[in-house]
Amino acid sequence: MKWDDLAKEPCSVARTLAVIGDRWTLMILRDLFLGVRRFETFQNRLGISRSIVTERLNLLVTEGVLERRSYQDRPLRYEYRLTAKGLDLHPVIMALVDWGDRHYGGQDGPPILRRHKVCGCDFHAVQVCSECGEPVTARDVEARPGPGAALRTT
Amino acid sequence: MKWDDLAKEPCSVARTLAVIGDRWTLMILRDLFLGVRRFETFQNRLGISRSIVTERLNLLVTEGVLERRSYQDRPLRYEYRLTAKGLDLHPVIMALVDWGDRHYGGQDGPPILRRHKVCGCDFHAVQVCSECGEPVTARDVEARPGPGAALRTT
DNA sequence: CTACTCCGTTCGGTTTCTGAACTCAGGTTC
DNA sequence: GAACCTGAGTTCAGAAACCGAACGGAGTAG
Repeated sequence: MKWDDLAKEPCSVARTLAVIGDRWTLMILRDLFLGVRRFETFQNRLGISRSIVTERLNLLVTEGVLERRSYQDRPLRYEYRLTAKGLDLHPVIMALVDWGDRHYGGQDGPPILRRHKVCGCDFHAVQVCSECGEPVTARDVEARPGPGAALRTT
Repeated sequence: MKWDDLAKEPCSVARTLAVIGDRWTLMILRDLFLGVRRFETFQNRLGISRSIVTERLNLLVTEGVLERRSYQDRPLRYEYRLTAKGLDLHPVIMALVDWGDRHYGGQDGPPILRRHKVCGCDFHAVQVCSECGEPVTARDVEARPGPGAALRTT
């Protein structure tokens, strides 16, 4: 399978990864959630090729994850902001953070603390069932083909 | 920045991606959570180069995400199973599923349904605060350097 | 007039990935 | 007992992706 074919797979993981599963795209999203908005800043923070930054940002814009809007004229400059669809990716980033904190945190503790403004506490993300509200672990889940499945149960 | 340098970054997203952030590794993990365990099955389902399957599985084993164990002698054959550390990645996959279901599900609905064995309902994953139990969205979170941070607040 | 900033594009060389064939060890068919 | 199959890889030439570095354009600062 080629990378481009992922989008056509009858699997939500594959379709998601077709958009954000690139090596650097998730790092760009991390920065976006930390408030970074400008081309130059992405490039400096990540230290990757400018052409890659261009390409990734463009893809995210065409997929509707980001919005490119000008923040000044003369000279015309653009910034990249998460759309509502982009903000929906927050749980993905938080899940990555959580695993990193847990397994690669070192003895000093996590490199970044996150405070939940609603309750005011430092927190980590927990995944719960939308129906009963209880925590979900891998063993609690049973998968089966759904209405959008193709013939092959991929 | 090179890909290999990610592991040294004082950022849990970067450290996590250094292990699982590869193009195909997350697809392999998807299959693992669906119960796939054998080399041949990964290769057939993904249709990618066998050398890549080898390389990715080996990395996951050395990182302690997978365990390689023989399931028969004569001829000796191995299977790959998620360790406890690997099972901890479940929220990452579920977060990807959730975004895919929501934004690329099509009109038919999700390609795969997941039932929560604890309550018996079809569900989707919701992220809540570990302290107050309320749902967490991007806007509710305030990040600041933590104890494990280096000087540069990356 | 020169230097600087921001947001890109272009290009040559290097790294990575692909597809297909090959290996190896034992099993099955006839 | 020869021919073929299976599972788990390894090898390698060619294609694709990625990198660093340079360049461009449009304005600003001194």
